[in-house]
Amino acid sequence: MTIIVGMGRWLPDARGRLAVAAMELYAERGFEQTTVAEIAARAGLTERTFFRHFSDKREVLFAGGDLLQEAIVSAVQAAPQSAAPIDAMAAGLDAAAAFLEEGGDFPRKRQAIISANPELQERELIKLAGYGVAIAQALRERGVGDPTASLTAEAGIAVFRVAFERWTSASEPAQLAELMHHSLTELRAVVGAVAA
Amino acid sequence: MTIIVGMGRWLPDARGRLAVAAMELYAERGFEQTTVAEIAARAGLTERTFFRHFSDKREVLFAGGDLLQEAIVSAVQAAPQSAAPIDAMAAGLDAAAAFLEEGGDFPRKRQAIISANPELQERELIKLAGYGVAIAQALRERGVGDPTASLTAEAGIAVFRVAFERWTSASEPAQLAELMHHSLTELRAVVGAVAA
DNA sequence: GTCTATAGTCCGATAGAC
DNA sequence: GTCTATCGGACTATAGAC
Repeated sequence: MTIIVGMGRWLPDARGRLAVAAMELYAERGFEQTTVAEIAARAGLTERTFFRHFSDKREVLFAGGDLLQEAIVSAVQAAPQSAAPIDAMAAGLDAAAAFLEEGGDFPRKRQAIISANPELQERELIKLAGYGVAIAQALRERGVGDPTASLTAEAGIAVFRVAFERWTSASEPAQLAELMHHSLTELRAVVGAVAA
Repeated sequence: MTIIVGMGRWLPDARGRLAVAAMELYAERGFEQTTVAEIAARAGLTERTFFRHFSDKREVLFAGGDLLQEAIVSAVQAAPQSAAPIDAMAAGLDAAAAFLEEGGDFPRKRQAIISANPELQERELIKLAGYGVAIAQALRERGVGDPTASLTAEAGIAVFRVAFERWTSASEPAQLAELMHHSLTELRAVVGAVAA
């Protein structure tokens, strides 16, 4: 579990206990059917404490999401200056794949909960939109102009979405990095890309 | 379109009055700072009636959004069978541009309200994601396989997002259709600008 | 840690239109 | 009588205020 990995895995603090309790309850009975009071009770804490750690009921599932964004943006920034925007973006996608594949079962379990609830999907989408903004900014800092930066970032997010969806819904475990590469290759084919 | 046969007990078009009142109040004082009770009061109705017409406080801004999706999907379906997936998608984008440009000031005013509030942005994003799903389905019905259908749809949405953002934030009125074409051309250049 | 405003749901009542 | 649109009030949970 990503959340626990970031905190040390033997004695979870209040925040970690709340996150674990929430994941369990959301998986057991669904997001809507779980109250904050129940999560707090399972973690041996009060409702008030939950809201001190997480701004709302959904945030507990997304709290570690900044790490993925950081991984992607860092990879984009670290790409050789000679790399074309799409290549820097591809490096970011590789970093995303590596990050998610390190998470074991957690990303898939988390996604199953999110897929089962529209409110959570909304949060997921705005998180991805935020990645797009951050990636576009990183590209601009590399000297890429607009709208190229925005479009590269949006295209990258599209590739990510399609690959990630296939990864989480696959019955047999697939390599996310490979799915990303296939997805990007397929994007080139569909838009009828012309060499610049 | 409601046909009024005679003088009813109530003023006509409760739904329309609620929508107008909501738009005004959201623009005047912001979405968060507006209560459903205030919207209902301005429309001469009660809170309860608001929720009969709109499932939640945000929905009042998005009811009617199905028309845009229909316009896009219809155009994708109507594209000649010989058209490549990306060309069918481009026809859908043209239809979207035509639809939105017919709306006068409304789409821009609506977008200004949405841009000012994260909750509304979430709803906007899930609406766009829904367009993507519907477009991908329309492409599959044309015989396009997966993941090509999904990728074409996602790429189309990316083009739409970038063009629409430029359209709404432009100080001088621009042609949305042109921005869409420019955006798609740019996407081609971006993903093709690499030796694969 | 307590208090409160607001969103959103549920059940029922009521007043017309057909 | 049936259908539809409104209103009334009580209720829960979230989330923020004090």
